[in-house]
Amino acid sequence: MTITIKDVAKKANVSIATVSRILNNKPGYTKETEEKVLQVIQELGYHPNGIARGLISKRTHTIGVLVPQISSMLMSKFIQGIEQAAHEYGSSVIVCHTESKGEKTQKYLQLLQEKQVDGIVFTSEVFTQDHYQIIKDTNKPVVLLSTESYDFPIPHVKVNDRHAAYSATEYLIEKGHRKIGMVSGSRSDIIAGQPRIDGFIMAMNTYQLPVKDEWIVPIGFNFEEGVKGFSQLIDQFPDMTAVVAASDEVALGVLSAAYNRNISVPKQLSVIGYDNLRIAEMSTPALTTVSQPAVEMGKKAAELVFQMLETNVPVKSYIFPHKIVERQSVKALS
Amino acid sequence: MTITIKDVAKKANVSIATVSRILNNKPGYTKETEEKVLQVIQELGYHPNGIARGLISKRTHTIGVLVPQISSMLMSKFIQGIEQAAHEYGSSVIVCHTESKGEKTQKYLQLLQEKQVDGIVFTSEVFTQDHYQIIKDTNKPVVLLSTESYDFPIPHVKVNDRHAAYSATEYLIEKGHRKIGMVSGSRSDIIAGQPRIDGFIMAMNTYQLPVKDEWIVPIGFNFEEGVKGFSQLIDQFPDMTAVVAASDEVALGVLSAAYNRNISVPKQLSVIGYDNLRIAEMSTPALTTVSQPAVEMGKKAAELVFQMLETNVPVKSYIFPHKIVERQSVKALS
DNA sequence: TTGTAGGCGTTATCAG
DNA sequence: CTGATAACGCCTACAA
Repeated sequence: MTITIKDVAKKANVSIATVSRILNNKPGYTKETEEKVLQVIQELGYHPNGIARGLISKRTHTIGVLVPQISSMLMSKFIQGIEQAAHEYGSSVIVCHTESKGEKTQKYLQLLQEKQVDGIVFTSEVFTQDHYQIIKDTNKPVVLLSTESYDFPIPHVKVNDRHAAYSATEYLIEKGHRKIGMVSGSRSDIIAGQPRIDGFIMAMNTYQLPVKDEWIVPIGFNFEEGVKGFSQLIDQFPDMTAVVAASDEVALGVLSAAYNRNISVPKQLSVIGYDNLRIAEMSTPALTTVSQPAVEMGKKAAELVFQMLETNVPVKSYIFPHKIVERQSVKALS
Repeated sequence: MTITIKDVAKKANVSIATVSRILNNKPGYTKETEEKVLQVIQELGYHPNGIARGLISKRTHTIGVLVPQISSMLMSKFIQGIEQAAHEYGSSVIVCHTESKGEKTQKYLQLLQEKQVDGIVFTSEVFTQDHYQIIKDTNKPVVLLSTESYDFPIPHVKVNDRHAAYSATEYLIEKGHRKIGMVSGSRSDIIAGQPRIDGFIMAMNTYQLPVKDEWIVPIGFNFEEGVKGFSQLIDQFPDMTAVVAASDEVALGVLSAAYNRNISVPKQLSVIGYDNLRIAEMSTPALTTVSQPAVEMGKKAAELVFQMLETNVPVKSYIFPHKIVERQSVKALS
């Protein structure tokens, strides 16, 4: 029922080879035949079949993206950047929701192979031996986004988490804060958990400020964990004047918990977030935070995939700069 | 270089037909040969080529989703639901960011056809004649999500916007409010703009409450527009005690603008949102809002696509119920 | 139970 | 400039 290149050829009284040439404007036909064929294509409403093309060209013009959490605002930004780059390179993106389940991730990597995607962007999770096993023999480019691998030679794009957390803490210190707590990701999270804690501690040490274990609550990255984490933190550290949150969501949780305890931000407590998501500008008070250029990062990651695809040589990893975005949730201490 | 069914066949000393049968467990082989083949598949690390399969089966196990705004939190929820359903049906989803550009939308519809997707979910934009033109001769299922078409026979899934806005307004009225304003989407937005305004007015009329044109500011759905809209509204309607916002983002804009004018919510002003996004629970004060079950809606939309695919008969549209979620941004008036 | 051969819609390589 | 024809990797009658 679908109309193919053959139908066009027949109706135009030419061979399918000629039609194909015209479609891909390879040299070898008269202006005259071209017009005839083009017209027939119009009349018939013919459209080339990408699948058939892919079978030969071995290019599907499709890349896959693996994200742990599709509706996280950080992920949406990554995806947006990736989609944008893909579009510029004439490709589409398949999104896969792994839910941080290793098993599901494996299945998806598998699936993407079978779907013959041209490349993969792997986001925000630790890249395991198992994963590597799947992608290594196929020569398709893979790029890590907001994560990195110490074991395998896979390029990544991210910000320097330790450094960024250091900057956030330093900012608070420069504003005159001395008693600073942290609500952070889990210590076992080797990508975004421990490194940010390290950055925090490092800054405190540099400025010869005390840090106690109970002043750091490693609990997670989302709102609810921010609420819970702050409650715990403030009980253990009542005279704290500022807190660095491991993500904007956590920071909002802190804001909310503080509000419910009648602690006024920023008057009595300063809060700094991490990510600079849209919610950071939308909160009251607006959130001071360390900005991670998520859209650009996503874009870059996809661009690296396409570069590897075209040049067929490994590319370098890319570290994006972070910066502090000042809004209203931090107050200078006199 | 890629290893194919042929390689497997050769190494296992069977024909490719047999390998194929085993791969698709069609009847017709011994336990014995099966084991042999399976083992060779293991050894060789063979994986079937989905593209080649698709060429024959005419099924790509891929659906396309068109969204106007990839990083909108509402869209992420839609996408999440769609991805979930797709996964359950053994399919993947390609996301296309149309930016509300008709032209880009056309190109994407085109592209999805060429990629031979099994179906399409079209989200939150008005579906035009031009769009219909592209998808009509191909028999691929299309479902509209959070939009609908009065001109073409395409199933949709959404909530009843007018009714939902009516409910939101009625809720405020029941809480004792009489002077109610609205920050809404544009009147020319026939899907989510005018209908919600209609619902608002209808509720006011039902309860014989006055409404003036200046008490409705039709401006848009995002945060910035909420900020701007509220400023305009409060100037025109200073003794207003409550506002219904056309979206949660707008509501947050209202909250923020009110905060900056030292208007305390909910003490001096009540605010009700629309959508029940994650930000609604994360704001301070937490937002009372009318809930739209976005994830389920996305899921349903995709399910309809798959149903049409399997049964090959048109399905019915689906209207989801909305409900008021009470939190802290509305106060009862004595 | 198994193998052979034709075809899915294109592109690419030859001759003509 | 143009047209057969062989791939691409797989599935599926039809034979054996």
